[in-house]
Amino acid sequence: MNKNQKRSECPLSCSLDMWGDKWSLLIIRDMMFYNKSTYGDFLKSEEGIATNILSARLLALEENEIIEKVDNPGTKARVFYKLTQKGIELFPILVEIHLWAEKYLTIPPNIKAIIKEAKKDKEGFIKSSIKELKKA
Amino acid sequence: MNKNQKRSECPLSCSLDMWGDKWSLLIIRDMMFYNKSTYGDFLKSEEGIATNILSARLLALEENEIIEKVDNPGTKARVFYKLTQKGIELFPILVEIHLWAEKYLTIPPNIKAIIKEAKKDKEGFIKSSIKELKKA
DNA sequence: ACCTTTGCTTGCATTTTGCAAGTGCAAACA
DNA sequence: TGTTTGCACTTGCAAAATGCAAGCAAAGGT
Repeated sequence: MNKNQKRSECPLSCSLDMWGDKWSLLIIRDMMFYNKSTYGDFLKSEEGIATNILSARLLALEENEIIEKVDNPGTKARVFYKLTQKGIELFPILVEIHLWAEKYLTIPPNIKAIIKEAKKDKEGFIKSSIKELKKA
Repeated sequence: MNKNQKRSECPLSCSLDMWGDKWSLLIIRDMMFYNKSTYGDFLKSEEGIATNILSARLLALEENEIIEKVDNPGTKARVFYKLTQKGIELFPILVEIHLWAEKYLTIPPNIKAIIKEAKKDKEGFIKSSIKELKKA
């Protein structure tokens, strides 16, 4: 993504300029649904992001204040990435994408279960999930 | 986008494989919000998509059954693109992106008005908008 | 002190995007 | 009935982003 050039004033276009590439939302997914927080965690995801792309995306997301980098010396993994409020509030978008996917794609059973839960009480599910994300 | 290789079974990842690039959602936006339907219409959008990219995206979206191509001989613009049901149902995702953007980006006044309307009664707004899209 | 893990960077090949120009065909015009 | 115009693309080439393999420094563990 081009860091500092937006294509137009359109909110959709600007949003895509920030996180509308092949990888950013997968990193955010990993943080939201799988509690991942380190460089190594993200690398392990089954899609297989390249190391240079990962570091470029983390930097861009940080610059756009969607995630923040937390230095944590004294721990094994000494760098943590966490979602900001701005990042956390992307959650409803990810939920809608999953709901769309559930209609038109074949979904692995474990994920299907979560989507079903989200469908039962969408607003409630989003609210409680966001609350959890804020705590962490 | 790579036409026929998905990176994983994850519904989010598969969705992004279909329409998660810099341009596809803008084309879909043009169809949903601005009633655009021809190659020339899409070209005129302020983001300035290149002709080869546009035709590649239209083809990919068609192959993924998000839009369909309608030949309309006898009219000046003889090729029309229209959203399928699958495409129309991306609408809630675009709405959520706009709601997120409204919180964190500066939005042009005309678009802000629409977002405000969507916020007042989200479910109702989505339902009636989808109904309209199906008619056309 | 040495080895391992973590979080990167670098170099280079491949793929995708961007831009300018050109093509083919149908409709509109003279 | 030419001819011109507009629309929907294609093509060629440059630039940027992505992908892959290797390397590397700093901290932690043993």
